[in-house]
Amino acid sequence: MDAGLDEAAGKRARGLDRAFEILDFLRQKRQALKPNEIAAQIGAPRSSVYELVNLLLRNGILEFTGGEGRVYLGRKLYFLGAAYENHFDFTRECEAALERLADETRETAQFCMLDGNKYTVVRMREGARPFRISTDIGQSVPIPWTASGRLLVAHMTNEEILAFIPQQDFQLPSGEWLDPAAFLTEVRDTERDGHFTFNSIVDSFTHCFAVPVMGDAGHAAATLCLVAPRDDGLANRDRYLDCLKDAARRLSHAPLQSRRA
Amino acid sequence: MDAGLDEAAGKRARGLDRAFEILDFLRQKRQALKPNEIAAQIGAPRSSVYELVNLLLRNGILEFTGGEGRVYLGRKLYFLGAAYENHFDFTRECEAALERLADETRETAQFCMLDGNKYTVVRMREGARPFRISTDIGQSVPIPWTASGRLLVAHMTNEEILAFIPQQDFQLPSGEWLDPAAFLTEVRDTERDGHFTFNSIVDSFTHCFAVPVMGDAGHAAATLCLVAPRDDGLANRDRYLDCLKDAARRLSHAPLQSRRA
DNA sequence: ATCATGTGTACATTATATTGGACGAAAACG
DNA sequence: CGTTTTCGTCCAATATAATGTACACATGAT
Repeated sequence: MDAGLDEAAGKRARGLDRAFEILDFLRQKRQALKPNEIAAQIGAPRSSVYELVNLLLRNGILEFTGGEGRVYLGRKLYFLGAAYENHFDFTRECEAALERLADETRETAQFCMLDGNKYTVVRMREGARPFRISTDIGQSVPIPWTASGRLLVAHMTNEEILAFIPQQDFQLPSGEWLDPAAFLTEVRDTERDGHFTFNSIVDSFTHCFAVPVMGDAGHAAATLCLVAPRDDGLANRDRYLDCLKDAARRLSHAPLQSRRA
Repeated sequence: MDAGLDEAAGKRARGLDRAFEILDFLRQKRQALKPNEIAAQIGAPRSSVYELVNLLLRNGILEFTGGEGRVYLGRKLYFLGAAYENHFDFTRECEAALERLADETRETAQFCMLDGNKYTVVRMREGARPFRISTDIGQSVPIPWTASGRLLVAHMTNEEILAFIPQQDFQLPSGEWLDPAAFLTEVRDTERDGHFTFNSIVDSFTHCFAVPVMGDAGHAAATLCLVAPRDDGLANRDRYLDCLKDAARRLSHAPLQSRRA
């Protein structure tokens, strides 16, 4: 049911883990929930959740909102997040890069990172076309579903990758299963080429491009992506890739590093 | 030393509280620290801090950065903060309001909120003048030191206010003590007038203006402020106040409320 | 009315998280 | 070189946090 975090069940959960499970759950749901609902949906004891929620409320990590005793992420988290963003000051240059990409390609441009063992769109610039994008900002998406996913795990060994990505995530939205071996092959190719493009496996009408943005550790800390209609994407493949690599090169200089010594 | 959170000492601290103490401390310091340093500076047992830090690292709440095993706030916090910002979507209109204010007054405009029982500048727009501002974005400042502080606690009773603000915070940076009774009088006047202005008690050359931005609960959820050179501020007092109140009225409509039903 | 279901609170039990202190390695220092 | 300080890890003891269970009170369906 609850796809347990680590090992088997039957053990007591640690408060801290439970707490962040609650926070992540609220983030995923993107709406205020009653403690009772949270407990039911994450499969945690009600008494524990009530206790944790009260604790988090006292700390400003959660806030009452939406009435009926519903809670959602609190202001303190905003402050902490702002401090992170300020320290690893990627926002400004990131926006500039997306702006450029959108100008040059008229397609939807995204800046993506790993969130734990999921892929997530951190910032997005909508393209010129009125275009239904499959993933919203901040949503957690299984790594194998995305072009960027190939890049974001490319620094790991095959074994590490398989240990890192939940088995379940190889099941595509269509219900089909992606062969992990095939995925690994694509990762290795990607690593060699420095980019990955494919017809999206999440929808049936887009072509996705992804290139890495290098970080401190010498591997992809993030990616820049384009999402284009298939015919467009295929027609402009080379040019789009050039634009992306250019943007990524600029970004790889300053950002994602600490500003202070 | 560590101005303890609640009651007396001698008791065991709860992991969660300790954890958020660590996070807040890192935010305040605005730099990566070694677990050892954290433990020493917040006065917590080393073994506890090491355990907590490892736990937070595993959750992506903290990250290694700066080498030597130093840690700082992690990406997960950024994501959570972004979700908060997205939910209570004040950023856009807030920036617009600050922009307008800066245009109209050429002074430094700030958007401020409470962070727990401290005052903090959430967003700032520098004025035309090359002007040394006393408080940076995201820094926690004692409530009594600021004009906005009078507004942000105005919905409480006198007793609540005195219980809310740490005694220590009535000591000004100069070392002088502000009389709590005098502070309360100012708060009540402020509540009546709907604004507060004064010659800053943090520095000796600015005049500060603050007006409330009303939130869900019917009281000041935030403030808009101007920080001006004293002569300028006094000369333009009425006009500046009009600008502020105008901006605050616009802001009080939509923002700081949830976007969803 | 009766029952099922959702909601918040209170409390005893026990598994365990927090803690102090011990240990060794490495770095700073004289 | 010794000596002192900083640093990270390990471990047993016990204070306590997480949990199951029971209770109180709605609400709405039958």
